[in-house]
Amino acid sequence: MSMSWADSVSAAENPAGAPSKSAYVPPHLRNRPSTDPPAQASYAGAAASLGNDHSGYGVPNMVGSRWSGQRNEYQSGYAGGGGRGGGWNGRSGGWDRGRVREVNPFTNDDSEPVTEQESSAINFDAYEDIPVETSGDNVPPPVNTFAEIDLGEAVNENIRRCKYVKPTPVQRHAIPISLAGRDLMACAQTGSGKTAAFCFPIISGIMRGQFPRPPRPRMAFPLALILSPTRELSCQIHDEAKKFSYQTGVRVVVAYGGAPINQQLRELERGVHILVATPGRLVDLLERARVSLQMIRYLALDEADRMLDMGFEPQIRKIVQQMDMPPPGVRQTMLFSATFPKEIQRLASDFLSSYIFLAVGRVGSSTDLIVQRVEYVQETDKRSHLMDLLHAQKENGVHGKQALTLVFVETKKGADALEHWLCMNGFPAAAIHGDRTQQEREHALRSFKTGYTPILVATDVAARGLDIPHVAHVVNFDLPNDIDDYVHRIGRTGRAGKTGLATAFFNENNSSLARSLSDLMQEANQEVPAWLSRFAARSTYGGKNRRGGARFGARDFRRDSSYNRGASGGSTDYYGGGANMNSGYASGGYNASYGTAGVTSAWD
DNA sequence: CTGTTAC
Repeated sequence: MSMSWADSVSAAENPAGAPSKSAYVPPHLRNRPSTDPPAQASYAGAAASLGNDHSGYGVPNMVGSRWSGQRNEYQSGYAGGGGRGGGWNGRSGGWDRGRVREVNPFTNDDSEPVTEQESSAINFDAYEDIPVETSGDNVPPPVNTFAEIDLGEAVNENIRRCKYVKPTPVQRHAIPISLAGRDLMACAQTGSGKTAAFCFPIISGIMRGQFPRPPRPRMAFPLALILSPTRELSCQIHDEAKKFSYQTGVRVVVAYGGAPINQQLRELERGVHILVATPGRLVDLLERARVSLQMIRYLALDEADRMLDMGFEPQIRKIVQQMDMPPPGVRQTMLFSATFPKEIQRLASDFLSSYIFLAVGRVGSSTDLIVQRVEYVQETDKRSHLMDLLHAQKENGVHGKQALTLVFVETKKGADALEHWLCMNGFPAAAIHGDRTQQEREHALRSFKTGYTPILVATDVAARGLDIPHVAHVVNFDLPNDIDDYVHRIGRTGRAGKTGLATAFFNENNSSLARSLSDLMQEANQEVPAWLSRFAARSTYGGKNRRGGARFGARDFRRDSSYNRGASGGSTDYYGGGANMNSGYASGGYNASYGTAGVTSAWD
């Protein structure tokens, strides 16, 4: 019944965004045959339930008969009869009002410093023949086009507005898996479209689903929760999710620390389907009983390996396991990252049920999209060396502007000091780190994005997830201690199939990274300096047992014999979540004898 | 005092 995206696009050469005066038809139902009674009916239900004070979670496409009585009630509420107390929040604000107020998220240009053509197009050629590996039971097949998946007319419209022509590899595989309701652990290269990969199915699921009525006023009952490790990343995900859900009736709210909580509370009170948050602020909201997780149907962890490592794990466990969130199997859980160390995979399986593991070869860091250089630089020479790089780059500037350079340092003090020094030496720089106020952080990021200060000095607060267009050069002024952090840092360039440059300053202090860095560069067909190889050979292998071969950012730990040994020898509870690995690999024909110690050969 | 994450 519903039209494909392609059909709807061609049918909508006239701007479909303009509502007609007499009978407003929401975008997700436009271009349907006008005689389609179910569409009309479901629209009425959706409109009322979504809009009327969030008194219910009825959503577009709802056809279930057991809701028909309520739907009528919603309709009358929508029509202005309303007067129904006990709604989720006491504020008025009918659906039309909410709809009118919805800001068009596609009108904000971020005053791109480069041309539109360069800024929006994804270079799909760079993603041809990406190796993809899946494991788990009954893996749904990938799709080749957005038209093959019915995300609904409104979402299709937004996909078009985003200028997405076809899904990226991680989207091609992850979206059908999530739409099938499966839990997912997805490992895909930086800059390859992971946000959309988990947002689309969530939005679509909320639009199609039928959900019970939120039980209490003044408390938010989101249906989906998206957690990320930094405030800026949560903001970015929120911005993206708003685009994808524009005019769908699905409400996205963001909550993070360092910003006044009152405004966030007000937004939550207006109703929320998808809550994007950082862990600290969410815990606060949960403790204040302003948010309940009891209606969560979708849980997504972005940068999931970071979320589950030492620094965040207790908070995540509290949120996911010790509050009122439904357990695995009841909710759908999706974990995404560019890196997924096996220890973290093992931890993560606590949160998953019968999940599918998906690995997509790392375009960003394992191909030549990012040219990686390592230079031997003593601590005392780093500043002048950086100055040389920046001078050289100044002459390469595009359109008379200096190309954007992101400089990573190890400490917050170091970031302040380097920013100051750069400014004193004629290089307009900003800095971002966790000791800055949120206002300062956001200002620095904006100033960098617009090219006003084409150099940004950052701690790892900016290492993950941030999508900053036109970063031409990432400098690891101080190398991180963990190779995965390096992968994420350099992934701030070379996004959406574009090329980038990454330069690292290496010295004796980084010896422990030598081996893994050298291996990584080799896998990515980068030139490894002879001196680095000597460092690598000399040092013990401090890095992780990474990659399992050159093609993937990680391998499903369930395939690793050493973990099976661990399971049979002792704690088996990481199988307890129902991870089913008896059969069904989509590729490879691996030995299915799981749980039998030592049967499978080592993959790494 | 590697960094991130609430008031």
